[in-house]
Amino acid sequence: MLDVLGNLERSHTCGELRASDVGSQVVLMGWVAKKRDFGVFTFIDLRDREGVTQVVVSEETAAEAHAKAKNLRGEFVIAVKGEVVARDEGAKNAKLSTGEIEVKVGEILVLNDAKVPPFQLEVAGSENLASEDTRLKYRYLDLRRPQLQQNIIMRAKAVRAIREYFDSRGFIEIETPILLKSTPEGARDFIVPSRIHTGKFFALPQSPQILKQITMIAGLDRYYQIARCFRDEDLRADRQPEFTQLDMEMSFANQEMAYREIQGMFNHVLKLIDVELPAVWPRITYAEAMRRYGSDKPDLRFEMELVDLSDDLRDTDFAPFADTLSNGGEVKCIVVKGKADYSRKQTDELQEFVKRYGAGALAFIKLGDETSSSLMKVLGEEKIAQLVGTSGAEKGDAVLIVAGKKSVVAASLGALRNEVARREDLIDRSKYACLIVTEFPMFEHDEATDTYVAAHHPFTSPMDEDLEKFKTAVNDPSQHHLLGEVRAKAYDAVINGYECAGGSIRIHQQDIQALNFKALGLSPEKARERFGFFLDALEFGTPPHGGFAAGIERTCMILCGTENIRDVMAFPKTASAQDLMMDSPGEVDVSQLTELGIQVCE
RNA sequence: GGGGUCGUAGUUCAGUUGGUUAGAACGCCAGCCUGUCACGUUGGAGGUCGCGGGUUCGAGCCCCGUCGGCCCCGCCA
Repeated sequence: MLDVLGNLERSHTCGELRASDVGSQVVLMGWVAKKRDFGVFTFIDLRDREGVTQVVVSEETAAEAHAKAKNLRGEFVIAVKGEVVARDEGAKNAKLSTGEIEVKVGEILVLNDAKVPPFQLEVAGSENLASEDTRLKYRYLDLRRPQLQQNIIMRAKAVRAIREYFDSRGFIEIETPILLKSTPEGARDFIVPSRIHTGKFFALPQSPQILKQITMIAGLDRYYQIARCFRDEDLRADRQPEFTQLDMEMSFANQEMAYREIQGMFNHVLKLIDVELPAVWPRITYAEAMRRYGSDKPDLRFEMELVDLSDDLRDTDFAPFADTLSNGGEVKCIVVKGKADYSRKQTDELQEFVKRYGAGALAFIKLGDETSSSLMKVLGEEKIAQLVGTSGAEKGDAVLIVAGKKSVVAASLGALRNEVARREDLIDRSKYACLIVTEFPMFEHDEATDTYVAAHHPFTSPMDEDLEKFKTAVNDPSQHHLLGEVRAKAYDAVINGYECAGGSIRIHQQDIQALNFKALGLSPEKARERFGFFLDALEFGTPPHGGFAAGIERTCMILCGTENIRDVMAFPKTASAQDLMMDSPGEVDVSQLTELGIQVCE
């Protein structure tokens, strides 16, 4: 039999009461987290968003409430009226913020009962949680876990801090439409059929890129938005089909101004976890990042830089190295401190790891009591010693070597660097290493089609220094390959190896925009068809402008110290892009499809 | 699209070389207990070994297929 709430209001939350409240009459409401029954009295851990308070019900002083307490089960919703009493010295619980006190209950109202949860919210050992699919199906129960609640609260604080920052800097929050027009470049669009215009479709924004640029053309000067974005691509531990980004754009901007806002925003947000980032972040060019770390988003919480061994190996006739070097490839290594004792099994595992990135093999040199190497037979002791010297490795270290195309060496050793750091626990979790990566390439070469595609997006401005090269490459077909050397006014912000933000200074001149479309192999007709409205807008006095977008989830992952994006979203989807709680996506009525003029074929 | 890994009680897991009645912990149910907070204690219930097929005298275990979770590569202007 349930009780009614009536006019009763709670006086405190379950995380609020302290020793100073002893003697007060209070009303608490929450969920039964735990019950410990001692016959003549019963302890209940009462939980709400703010914490847990122990309440005690005694048969002697509150017979009716005690009888009710007998029938309480986990996750029942109750209200208790009672007095705050101090706990005896030995009975205090240092693990609870409310552990100095307990509430001596006079009356209990059972506001609702609950089925036995399909999994335990709190498990001893805490990492023995139920499997993720079970928890996702019952997301509302999983969200009752204090850890997840803290993450969701932290996310709200982060978004508030972002708004504080941009409001204080004269930016205007502007909402852009969710129903847009599909542009076939880039990620796959989520498509929304139009009933009124049968056979036509909206697309959900992958980002509000063009619209925010148009707010600059409109003279709004400084824009920001907490923007939901949608990309119909496969998921990852840090990627969901819908996600949120802080999107910002400003007029009359150069790179320095953009860096200032990136730094200012993140520095303000990281204060939420008492982390002080430098006022001016370290900077590195894309080329240098790739050379030293094999990644455009290096984790700088640890060293282990890549070392180039190519020059030492130009005189070798060992085919895997000789062929690689004569074909423009390279041989590089990382040095793992103190890991000369890597076993065959471990180096095999690491070799399997780098093969995923296209590496043919992983060679090693182990500087144990004796030097051993997978290359000893083919290169000889002298050459091995030379490589060790170049690598900077010392006795006790392991040298891990990959040869191949530059892109493969970077990808595999860059990933291996992270993997080894993770395995060997080289990462100081209390550190926050931030970085701005500059001078991204303007284009990426697509080997399959021998074409160049925009590395960032087609409105990114080339660097002034590379403008002549850009013009030459576009206008002289024989110089087309120079496109690969053109750098863009594009930049990323990286914290702890996560790409947290990315942006660029945009093209505001029509002639350069036209050149860029030509470089991308987009005819004027095609460009007009896809971006006509935007090209029109560019002709009406576009100010120089630029900006960036920051991933809210990735930022929150750093704030919350988690490596899983689902930990910072209230209602995430699985790796196969389904929502297990509502079982979406789902089928729709035939009548709905008919109305839209849509037929599903096999 | 490809690869790896996992799937056994409500949950987390163990399960030997293919061999009797598939186990443990937590949770759940019933009782006892005056200070617990991972309460203790006594007893109890609870299984389509993801699903389908095959091999075998016999399959949780071997083989094939399939579904699902997680991770990775491709993909993500």
